[in-house]
Amino acid sequence: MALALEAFIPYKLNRAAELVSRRFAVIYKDHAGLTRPEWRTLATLGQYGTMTATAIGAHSSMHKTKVSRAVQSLEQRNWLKRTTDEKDRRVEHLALTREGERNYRALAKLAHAFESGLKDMLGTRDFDALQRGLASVDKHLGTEAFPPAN
Amino acid sequence: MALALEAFIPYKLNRAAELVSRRFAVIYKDHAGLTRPEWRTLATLGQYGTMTATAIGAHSSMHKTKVSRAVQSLEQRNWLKRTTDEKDRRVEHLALTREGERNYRALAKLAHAFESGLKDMLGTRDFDALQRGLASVDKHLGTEAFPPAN
DNA sequence: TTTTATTTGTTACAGCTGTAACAATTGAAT
DNA sequence: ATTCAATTGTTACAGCTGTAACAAATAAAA
Repeated sequence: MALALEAFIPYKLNRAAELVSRRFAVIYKDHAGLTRPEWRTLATLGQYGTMTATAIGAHSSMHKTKVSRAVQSLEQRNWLKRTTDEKDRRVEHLALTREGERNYRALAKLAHAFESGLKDMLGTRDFDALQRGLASVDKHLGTEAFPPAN
Repeated sequence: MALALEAFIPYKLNRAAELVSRRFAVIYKDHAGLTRPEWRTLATLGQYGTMTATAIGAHSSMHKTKVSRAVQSLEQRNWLKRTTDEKDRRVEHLALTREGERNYRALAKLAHAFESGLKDMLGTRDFDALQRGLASVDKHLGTEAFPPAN
């Protein structure tokens, strides 16, 4: 029994994700010179304020080495500053600088515009269907740790 | 205005794709020792019979270097054989060997089982919603060449 | 015919990624 | 108190990826 790759869910899901990512990457990559891990780190800190690297990884579904490298890069841009915890000196508290926050707000605005444009393209019905489907995948497959336990 | 990353479509789409891919990768990676490009190449040839490398890339949304390397690897396993076209000697016709076909059928069966299991997990309504949403993304964003023109 | 452009596929190179090992620190166990 | 385990974050290494340059063949243009 043959398999139709173009109708196979893992393939379609990856393709859709790549199509959307490629469009959105124009905003943070071409426009602001960020990688995807850097963008996610910026977005997480912009949303939550001060956090640790481990917490960023947990919230943004990124491997700790990705977070580590993204933090380094954002620090060099002076978009982020580290503060070692007084009581537990393994921990570093990370927060955006004023410049980091300014850039975050600009990118967040573009992100909202992007999502709004996507919703217009797909139409409300299809967009809602997509939301529902993705939420279901996350609910049923996303319970364990992400990324897979070390 | 803050942005909720965990509610942002490009993020959710990528996360869902990774969750599903990671599960399915167990089948072709851990079970058969294939990379994703190799699996896609095998699946495309299994579905269509003889094809050229360019056609495989177009149908499976893969960059030509990925296809080139996957073909090399499958050839070394003796899962695939090349035949240079007589009339246009730039072109190579690729086809699975008997061993390649045997492995394709085994993996296609597991793939069907995987999709069926996924449908059971999500439930028909959510599964259909996902299908609808993904089809819409492909319809509205997937018209241009993939990957982006050389 | 000769020159130029296009197509098909491969490869060198540089960049990104996760695994595994690691240093440093803290917590638990004995 | 000492030993062992767990946590936090970094880094060396090997593998995968796309870009760009390339060789070979064919098609188009002159």
